Amino acid sequence: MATGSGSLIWFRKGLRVHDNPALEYASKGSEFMYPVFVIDPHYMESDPSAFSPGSSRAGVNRIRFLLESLKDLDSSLKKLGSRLLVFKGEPGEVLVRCLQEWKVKRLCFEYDTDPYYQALDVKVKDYASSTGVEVFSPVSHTLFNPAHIIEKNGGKPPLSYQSFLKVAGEPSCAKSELVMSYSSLPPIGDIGNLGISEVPSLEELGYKDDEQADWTPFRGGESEALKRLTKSISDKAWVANFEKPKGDPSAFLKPATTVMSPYLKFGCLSSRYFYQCLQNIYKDVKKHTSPPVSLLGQLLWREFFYTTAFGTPNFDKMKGNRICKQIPWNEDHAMLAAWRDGKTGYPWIDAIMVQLLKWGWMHHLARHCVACFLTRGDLFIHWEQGRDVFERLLIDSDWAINNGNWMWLSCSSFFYQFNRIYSPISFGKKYDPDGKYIRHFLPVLKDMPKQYIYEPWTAPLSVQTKANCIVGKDYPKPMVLHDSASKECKRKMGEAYALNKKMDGKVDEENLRDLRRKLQKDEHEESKIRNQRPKLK
DNA sequence: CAGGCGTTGCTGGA
DNA sequence: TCCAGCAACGCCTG
Repeated sequence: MATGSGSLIWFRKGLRVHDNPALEYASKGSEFMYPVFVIDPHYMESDPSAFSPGSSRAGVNRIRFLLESLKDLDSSLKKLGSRLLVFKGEPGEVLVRCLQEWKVKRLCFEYDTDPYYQALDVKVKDYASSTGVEVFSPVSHTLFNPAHIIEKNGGKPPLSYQSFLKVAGEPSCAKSELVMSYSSLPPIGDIGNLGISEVPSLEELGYKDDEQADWTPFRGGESEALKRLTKSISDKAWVANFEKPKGDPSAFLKPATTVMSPYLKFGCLSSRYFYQCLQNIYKDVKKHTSPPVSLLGQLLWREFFYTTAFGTPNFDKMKGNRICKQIPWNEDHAMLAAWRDGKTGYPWIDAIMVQLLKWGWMHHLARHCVACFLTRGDLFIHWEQGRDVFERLLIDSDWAINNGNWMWLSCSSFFYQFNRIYSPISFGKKYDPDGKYIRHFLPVLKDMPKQYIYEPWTAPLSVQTKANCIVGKDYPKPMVLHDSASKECKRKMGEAYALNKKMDGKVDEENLRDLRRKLQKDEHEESKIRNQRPKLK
């Protein structure tokens, strides 16, 4: 039986002191408070067999971002008379052991809609309740409770942004006061026989020095988040005029967006506090942009995807996903690897992928370009495989948002105009005609004259020689011809859509296999005709 | 069941 | 910088 007067606050996301209802409840009326973070070795420890430095699940950039966030949280807690207790192990088992060892009356942790936590939390909650421990698990990662919106919408999540806005209305934080700070927190209680540690370093998790050099410029933590937020919104005119689609995806020294996403992902920044800051600015200016394109609109897109993801079984898969078009994507590991490693031969695409590898972040529109290229635009490879690469490498990778956007970009759900394809040549050129972005992330092309920088294979050999970059040797030849590849993709998408329509959403594996066979046959016929053409002429 | 609409396409022209 | 023309999808609303 739980007889103690202590509380356990379990940090997972929500790595912050400000606006943290679980922390607030845990600290209230408790003699002792145990702030716990559990390091899951699968997620955190080095795995040398992975294709990029990192664990088996996450790239080293995100792991470092998380460690920095934990250090910052620990230091904030220490200033308030507490500290972070760090454990290593399977989180569910560790939590049960903590509950057994410490006689706490309350277990507090932020509610999480991700499937991983849904499964984990049930186990921990059940154990706690069965031993008489009060469980407090508030919704504070998002502005809305996704379950409430789904209920209001008749049991299914709204599938368009506009209908989402209508159902959602105003979030409760629009009118409520947030607890932003404390004068002190309860001290930690007796630890008993449990082995705790400080927040580990990357070295302590098995990472070598050479896996850490020249990586992301974004530092983790609540302090960093609040600093960044203050700086981002200090220019009220910039906030008021923010229009997402007009941002420059090639800006990297000073990104065109706020780069608050990794802080929102880990909960270093409260979305509700962000919301209130934006509303205060909108009140002060004469006119401002509106959702979906405004800064507030971006926060609401996050809510939109959290809600659709929570209310859609198998949201992260094509099969068994009610809202996902069934499309006969190709399996091609070599092509996937070339895309992943920034070796497609299209500098704009490759530079974006290198920025992802090095920084773990790139502009939203840059993500669109590479996602479109991999799936419906050029390579016709499954969105789930691109999703996996993003999920590993992005410092802001968020289960609901990442899956939602991959379905969006691959025209599998939410967005269906598959004739609109991003050009891997002209899209970047619009913003960055000199190719500064390409030169920075692909130094091999740094001396290529600007008229060839987006299509280096068109440069005369003398120019390539002078630029110290021979295409086919120093930099790859384009893996596909965009004009014919995109045309082919459009045709396949058209056929796949027709099949989905015909089957009224009940496409099975056999239907897909048949269509795949038909598409391959058509492609074969066409290439035969293409090959004959020179002879005819 | 038709018509309007949808955060972010492309090219080419003014 | 903005527009037409291109080709043309499904979802939502009335």
